[in-house]
Amino acid sequence: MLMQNAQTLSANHPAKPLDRWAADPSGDGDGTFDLLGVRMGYTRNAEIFGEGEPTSYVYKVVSGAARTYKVLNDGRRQISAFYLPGEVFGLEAADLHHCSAEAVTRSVFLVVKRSALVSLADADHGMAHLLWALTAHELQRVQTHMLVLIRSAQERVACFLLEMAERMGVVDEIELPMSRQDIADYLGLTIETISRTLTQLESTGAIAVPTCRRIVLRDRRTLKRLHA
Amino acid sequence: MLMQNAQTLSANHPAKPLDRWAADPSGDGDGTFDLLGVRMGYTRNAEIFGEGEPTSYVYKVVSGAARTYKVLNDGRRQISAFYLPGEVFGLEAADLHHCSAEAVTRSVFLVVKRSALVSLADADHGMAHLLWALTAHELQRVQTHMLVLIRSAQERVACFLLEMAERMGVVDEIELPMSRQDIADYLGLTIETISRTLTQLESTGAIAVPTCRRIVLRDRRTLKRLHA
DNA sequence: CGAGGTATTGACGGCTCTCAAGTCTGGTGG
DNA sequence: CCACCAGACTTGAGAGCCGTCAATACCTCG
Repeated sequence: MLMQNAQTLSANHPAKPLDRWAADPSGDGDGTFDLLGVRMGYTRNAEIFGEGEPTSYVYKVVSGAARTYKVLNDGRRQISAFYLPGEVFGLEAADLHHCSAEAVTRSVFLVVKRSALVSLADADHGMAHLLWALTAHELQRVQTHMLVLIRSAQERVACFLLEMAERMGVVDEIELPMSRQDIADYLGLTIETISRTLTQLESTGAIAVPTCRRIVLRDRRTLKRLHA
Repeated sequence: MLMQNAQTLSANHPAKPLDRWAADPSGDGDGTFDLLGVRMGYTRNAEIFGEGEPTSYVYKVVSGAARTYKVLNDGRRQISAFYLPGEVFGLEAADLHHCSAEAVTRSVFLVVKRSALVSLADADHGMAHLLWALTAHELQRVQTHMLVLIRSAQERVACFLLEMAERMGVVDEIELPMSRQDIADYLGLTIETISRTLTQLESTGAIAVPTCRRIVLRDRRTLKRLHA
């Protein structure tokens, strides 16, 4: 199941960029998972796991980015979260995933067997608490995101840009890994509204958009005023 | 801190209804917490805990209902969740609450010391897994709720009614413990839109509204068609 | 019976979606 | 090196849904 969607690094990329990616430290806060898993490469938009599939693996972003999402019966997609280098996703207490996950761009993830973590947790309070804390942190993030979804388009986009800048650890210029459609599905808006809002923020001098994936935060004060 | 907002049952209610409430089995699925805590009564809109306060206690609804919420800087309130009899809230892995909680109506909650649960978890894998599972379940609920927030007003209200009916374990008639303002803040709408949408659903025969807190689900098929 | 909070209803405006056309960009092949 | 193409992004016009403001009705409690 996993192997259908993922390709090994060697099959996917020439050796040179692979080594560079694998060596990427990528903000490893807690290295708890690092010795337990293997690195795997994914192409853009590759499925990582699907809703309803067994929660056999836990993932940590080495490079690139991932998105988890749910789809409504009418086809609309709500992206629950983006995951950037160093962040963990796919961890659930239940046996089945209740979200789907895909690679946003060509990415490398550290893949860890969930059963290994659960076994460790039975012997080690620290690991048990870590699993709980990771899920709790996820809950907190989603609850904060709910607050964003009830606001105006301008506020949602401003919140998104500030969130990305903070999580990517940069001061004023961000390189977005995701498309306008991804942003729209994350913020509960349409791509047209995303585009128009970015143009609007640019015309007021709050940001600059040198290329469509590259955004400069010019006036953080204005953006923060739109933030919670 | 806790005692400021909560009143003991005897101080709050005459003895007769108190005893009845305390004896209420209230759909106790897992009675794990029941022997560890004490019952406490809360008046309508009483604060249970505030954002940023220590997570000293975990709560289980015996009767009544609770809401957890966050407030934006502009004063808007987003209700994260409602908790009905038998459900647990206030459990966090972190040391501080990141939500506030209030009693929706006059309620009785079972109050358990969080430290007792955490201590138990250190010795008992089952308890550790229960705490994790409760938080994971909460996460799942919030993620599902996010899907609701991106839909039309009619769909949001239909989802809300079906959710309440299911959780209250009733077939076709629900007694809402919360006001229109609560529903609005839960669904990201205004009270006027809630009111209009209910009227609209009533005029199409999907529901009936004998009193403003009492709603009869007449045509579940129509409501389900609006559901995810 | 009166009062205050809660809920409903109406009119209007604005924000965002929809549909459609146009523009840019990155990759491919001549 | 340039032309071309497909996909992504931007921009515009119009419509619809929901929020805002305001007035009215209802309901509970004193």
